[in-house]
Amino acid sequence: MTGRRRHPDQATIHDVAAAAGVSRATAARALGGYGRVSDEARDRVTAAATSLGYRPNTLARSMITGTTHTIGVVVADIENPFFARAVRGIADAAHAAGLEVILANSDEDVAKERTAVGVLFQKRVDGLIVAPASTEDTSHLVDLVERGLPIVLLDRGAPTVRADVVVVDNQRAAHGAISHLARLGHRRIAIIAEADTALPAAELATAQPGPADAMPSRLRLVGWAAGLRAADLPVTDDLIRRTRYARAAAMEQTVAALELDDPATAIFTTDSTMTLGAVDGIVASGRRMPDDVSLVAFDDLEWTTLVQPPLTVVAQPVYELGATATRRLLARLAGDEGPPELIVLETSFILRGSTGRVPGG
Amino acid sequence: MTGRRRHPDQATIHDVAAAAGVSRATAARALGGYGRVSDEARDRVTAAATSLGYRPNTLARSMITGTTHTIGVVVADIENPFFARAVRGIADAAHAAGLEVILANSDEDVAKERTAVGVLFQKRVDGLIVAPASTEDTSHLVDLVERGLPIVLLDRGAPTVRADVVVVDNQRAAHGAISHLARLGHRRIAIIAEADTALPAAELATAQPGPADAMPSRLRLVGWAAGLRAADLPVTDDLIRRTRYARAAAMEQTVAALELDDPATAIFTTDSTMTLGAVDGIVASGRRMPDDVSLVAFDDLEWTTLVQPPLTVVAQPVYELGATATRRLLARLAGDEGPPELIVLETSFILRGSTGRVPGG
DNA sequence: GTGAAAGCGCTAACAC
DNA sequence: GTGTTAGCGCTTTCAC
Repeated sequence: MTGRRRHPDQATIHDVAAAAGVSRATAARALGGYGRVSDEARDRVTAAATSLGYRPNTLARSMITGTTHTIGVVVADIENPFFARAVRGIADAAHAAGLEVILANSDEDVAKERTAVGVLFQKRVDGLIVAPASTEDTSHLVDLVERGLPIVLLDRGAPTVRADVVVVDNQRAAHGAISHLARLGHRRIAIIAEADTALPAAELATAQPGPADAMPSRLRLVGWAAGLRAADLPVTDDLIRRTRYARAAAMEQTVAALELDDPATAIFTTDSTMTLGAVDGIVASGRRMPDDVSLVAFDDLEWTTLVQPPLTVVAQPVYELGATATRRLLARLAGDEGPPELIVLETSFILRGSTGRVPGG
Repeated sequence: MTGRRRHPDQATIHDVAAAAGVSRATAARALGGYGRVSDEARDRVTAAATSLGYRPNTLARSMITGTTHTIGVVVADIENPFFARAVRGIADAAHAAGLEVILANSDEDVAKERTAVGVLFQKRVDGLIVAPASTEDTSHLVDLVERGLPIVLLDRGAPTVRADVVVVDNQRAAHGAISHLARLGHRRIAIIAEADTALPAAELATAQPGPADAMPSRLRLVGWAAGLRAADLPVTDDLIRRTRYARAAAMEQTVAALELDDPATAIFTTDSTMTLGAVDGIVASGRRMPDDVSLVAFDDLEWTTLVQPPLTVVAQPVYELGATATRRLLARLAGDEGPPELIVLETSFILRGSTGRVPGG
């Protein structure tokens, strides 16, 4: 009586072996497809397994082989369309390789992330894909890497962690978007940016982070500033509209940008939640795109072509981000011992109806 | 030399016990917080565990306790906002109870679902939450239930499976939406419905499935027909616009509905992908909401308030659907042996700008 | 080709 | 209180 087992009366390899009249070792060999087994024994074993409804206990197998065929995935929020799609990319690539995916949300909270990766490690996952909540507070990740657990960082890098990183070049993508607006004659281009990662204009003048050195929202802000500078436009604090990570707050900041003494004629958003608020703000202010104000949005979600006019966007290869991270992890699991790789996927600029020449330009 | 272990040199409870100068049992007791251990021994053990960076191997623990503190979740597609939010509800409720979540996508394909639940079972998950791809082809689920694995069905029922079910009353919700349109004077209300689950008008006359007897899209179609009948409006095949599950196809069918000899004056969509296509179709046909055509959409996503006018919708408590399913599963894990429960959560009808009186009415 | 035996890391009786 | 012992279900030498 071993107590309350979850799976009672479950046939084990012992039962199969007995039914087939062979030893456990032979049964295991036949079922596992390794070693040498006579055809006759194999047939008897498989027949017995089928009739008993035998399902191997992968826990026991993992205890011995040391591999669970399971990876842990820690993202900020699976409800965020970006992460939902990235996770789909991860899951597809993982399943194709026979791996399962354990999912955890961090809500961009390092403490939650720390707990999650700890639990995942104790479950002996083969590897981890993490969108780190912080690029600096990463001791828990460093610890696991030192323990030999393969980790791939997704969407953001963390210079202190010796791990592969799969990102896009957020800075360059933002720069490109701003250049486009500048070419259309815009001189007052506001950015709707998360307060958490936003830097004041003065500090943006010199910042030159690499694509894996900071959070995406910050890199987009840096790229925005670089784009303005490249067009000889002033980078001023009144154009940096800091907001909570919330649609309503983004709307307020958009309205504020449009009502400056020297109003913004174009808006750049750093993510889809900000975009929702920006469109709200443009509508609320009675302005029309692209005649009164231009908008370039980061991330190409389905609804960006639903609003009128459809939105000009910076699109990321989100699914590929997840799939690529998984393939990198698979390579590590297969024994790749090379130095950490930084993989930067290409974004694309999709010109649609929300951008036009500066009013009166 | 046990071969290529994934977690080499990992301290075990044996190492901790040795370092603390106690037996493995005492170390386990101290660390596991069960049984009786002297304060002094406990201190020595915890100190040793910390200095060795000991992390229990939950695989080994699970082998004995028979519980993995892990649940499997099988949904159609994590990228679908509905499932993304439901999974967030599941994950939150699960983590709060100390359970991890293994995620799998079925793409509404029974074969994939069968494989997924099989793997999950072999991983010895404590329970399963499944949005079944079919309400009838469920032998793999029945098999697992008979093996004693607790399963909760999400979003759709399956009469053949003795499992708890958590759904909304899709039929009633659709009926209510149609009644609203009928009260506004609409007599020609088309439905944009997935071909897979759509029934011809003749069969809809008598269908009376319960809320867990069919797929949501079918139940919404049945509700649409019931709503028409209740308003003494004819249920005709030309109003049932069958489409692939794709935005572009939904757009075509919407345009077709608006260009009938006796055109539809109102459109009802059965899900957010259909809604995207319907709005596309309305825009493409040059009609305006609500003056030329009314639209009621199923599912309240963020962007439904972004389009102009904002959309009148049937909203489901998606997060709660997931959280409730998880709580039901937790109850089963805690020993609840009661008969299967059918839990029906309330939808809400949110009146916004896309619905108005019938043109010329 | 097959069986016996050892053991993965842990918990759970059972003695003492 | 603590240690000893016996496994959980499986894979893997090592003989034969």
